[in-house]
Amino acid sequence: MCGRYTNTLKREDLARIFPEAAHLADATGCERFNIAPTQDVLAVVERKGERRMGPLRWGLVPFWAKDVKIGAKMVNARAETLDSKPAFRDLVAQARSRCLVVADGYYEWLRPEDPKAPKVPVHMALAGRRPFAFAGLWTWWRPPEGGERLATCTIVTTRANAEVAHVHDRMPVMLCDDDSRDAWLDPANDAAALAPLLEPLAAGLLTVTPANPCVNSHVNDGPECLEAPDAPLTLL
DNA sequence: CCAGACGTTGTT
DNA sequence: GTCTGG
DNA sequence: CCAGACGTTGTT
DNA sequence: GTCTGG
Repeated sequence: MCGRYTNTLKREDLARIFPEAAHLADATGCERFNIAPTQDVLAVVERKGERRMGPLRWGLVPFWAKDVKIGAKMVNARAETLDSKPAFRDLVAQARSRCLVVADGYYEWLRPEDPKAPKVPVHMALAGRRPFAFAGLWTWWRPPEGGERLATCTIVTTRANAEVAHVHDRMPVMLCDDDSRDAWLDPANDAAALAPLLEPLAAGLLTVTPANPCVNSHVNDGPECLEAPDAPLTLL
């Protein structure tokens, strides 16, 4: 699954892979080492054929929701059931509700055999920690009591590939090249055309490395999150 | 008909 | 809003 | 995902 | 144990 992730590059470095980053109003969502649900994340959406990069709140709040709290449960959306779930079905069908959630890695927590021992965080990334995108869905929500409308998003998950199956049986849908990212946002693509994008990443691309236990707490959001502790990691 | 859910993961 | 369950 | 809270009344 | 908050 995907409940915590990284987007560590500065705006200008990120722009080498995502040109839209060069036009960001501010650096919100960049240089992040511990991105957690309900926070603003950096995403790319397309409207009227033009791509915009900006912040979305992680945890999808459907437009019909009476309470913003539902968003905390809508952090992920299973690819296998996307077309049938009331909260997501209408979104995946419309290109304007699909988005790219910009990232350069994500965390999982390994459970030791001894259930009383602490879980061990690990970080998954491409070679050179190259940035990529999670397949995402987003929508607007207007609080019933009035006030500012809120743009929220969720990250699509799928089966784990062979490489990370020993870590967890699910993984986020990763769009690692321009073609797949273009296809996810393309209004011409229907559910059948999108299906091949929602498969696990090909093996051989992701590296699993130990992360620092300080990542457990979302208040820690610096480079130290990716610095492995000295103790040998027996679970990898 | 109305009421209530609408989500995923991990663990037992 | 829309579907499921009763 | 993990961390942290989890409650009400009455009084200052 | 379970929910909320980040």
